[in-house]
Amino acid sequence: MGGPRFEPVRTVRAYERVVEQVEEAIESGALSPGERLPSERDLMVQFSVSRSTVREALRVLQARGLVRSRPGDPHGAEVLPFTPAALHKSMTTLARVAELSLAELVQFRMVLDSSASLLAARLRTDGQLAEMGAAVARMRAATDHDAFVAEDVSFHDVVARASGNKLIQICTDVVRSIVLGLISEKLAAAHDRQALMRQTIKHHEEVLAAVRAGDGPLAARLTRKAMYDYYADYVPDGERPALRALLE
Amino acid sequence: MGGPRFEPVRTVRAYERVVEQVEEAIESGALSPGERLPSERDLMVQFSVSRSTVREALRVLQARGLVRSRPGDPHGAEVLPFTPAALHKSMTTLARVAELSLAELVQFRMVLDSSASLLAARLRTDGQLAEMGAAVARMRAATDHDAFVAEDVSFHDVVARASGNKLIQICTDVVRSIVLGLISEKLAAAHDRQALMRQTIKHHEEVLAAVRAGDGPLAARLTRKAMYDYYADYVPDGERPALRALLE
DNA sequence: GCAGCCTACTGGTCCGACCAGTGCACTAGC
DNA sequence: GCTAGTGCACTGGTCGGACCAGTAGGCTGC
Repeated sequence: MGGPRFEPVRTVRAYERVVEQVEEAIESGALSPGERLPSERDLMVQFSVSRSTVREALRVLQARGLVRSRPGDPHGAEVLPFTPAALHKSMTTLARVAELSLAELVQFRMVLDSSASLLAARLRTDGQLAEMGAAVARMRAATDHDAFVAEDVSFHDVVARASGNKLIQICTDVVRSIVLGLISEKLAAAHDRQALMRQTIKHHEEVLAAVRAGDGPLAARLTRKAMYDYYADYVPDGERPALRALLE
Repeated sequence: MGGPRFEPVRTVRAYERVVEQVEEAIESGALSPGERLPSERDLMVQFSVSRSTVREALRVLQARGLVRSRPGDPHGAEVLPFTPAALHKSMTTLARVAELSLAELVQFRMVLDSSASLLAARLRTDGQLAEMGAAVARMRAATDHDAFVAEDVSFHDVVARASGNKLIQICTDVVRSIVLGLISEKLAAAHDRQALMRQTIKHHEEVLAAVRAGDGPLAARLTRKAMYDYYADYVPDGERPALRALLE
């Protein structure tokens, strides 16, 4: 005690410094979506590093979904508007590497979508209500299974939007596409598909009615129930109790 | 019609092919955490690409949190066990670029943590119950504010773990750290900190009692209430109704 | 048998080069 | 005068080679 406390020196790679600076410029708004970065050859002068270093930095920024570069483009890399693509990628990786079960994913959807319904029941605008009704109508009119699923998705999307919470909206979207990617083939091959579709439409109409009536808790409960009925068949028996724990 | 239908050729960069192959090997389990990739010079032979290309691919894999490389390490890049670091990074970026408000983040926490409490009330083991009790005890004994927050976090962490859902556990962790990062300085400067800490301990005791009693809905409601009381002061007036919509 | 050095190899960075693709300015034709 | 076509300057993608600092494990000398 008493002497100066030395901290371990963290060696920072050159490309990381480049990433940091560009990232900061984008996140702070100094660079807006649609704007262009200088060319790689310009950047190597500005940062006084080699082109390899610049390129490695750009690869990282690209992997994070912040920029995109096309060969031959004379304007340099383009700053992208935000998309949940990076979030989607890392969550998909998570699902595989952390060995997330279908039950866990469905359970997560039950939590998120029911919360979205709860909030939507209080906060939805009349226009969003009309959009939900239109989506259900298109579900009823859908002839093939793909179109039906697409309209199903669009219904849930409107509800998530109506919740007023962008994070809920994005996460429902990401998790939903992961779940659908896992079992889309099983869904398409489901026996008695007509009955399933009829039941799904009925569930959606009930949720819509609850949202229209402003009954959030009911809308949330119906959403959980609908999701359980829709996915339970694909979840192993032993993991279904965990899903039912959300139904009470 | 009638002629062969040609599809647009998607040009795939060489480094992307390398990323795909390594990623597949890791996610399929052919490469386990702790194992090493061949050296960059070996990889450039195996993939028959240049070292620059190999390095760009490794940068992407590193950005995704799948591997790590240290200069001078004679064993090559290391395959990492899964960490939510990449998810954390992309969600932090999301929070800044998509301009997520504190209210949205807190609302999301209310949704996730209350669901964790709900599930924990049914699925917790006795050991986890004891851990929760110990965390609350350490909160009561904490002398400085940092330690108090740390124990608070560990309580919520046990609850999330007890929910049995890894996705809930990871997301609560990620969102919590983002929220705390946003307002940690405000929390530390809060006036009447003693009263706040006492109230927080009381809230946690109530949640713990509900979890112990197996009353999921009560535990969930108490969790939402506790979180609202803790964070509402830092949320702008106009956005508080959206939070209260979850309290009913 | 052990402590300490040595070396072979690693990743990080730089340089220079070539290629295919792109957009723009310029030009030839109307 | 205006448009359609062409060439060019520059882009990003990839390659090869080079040098450096750092590491680990084998080797040497004690």
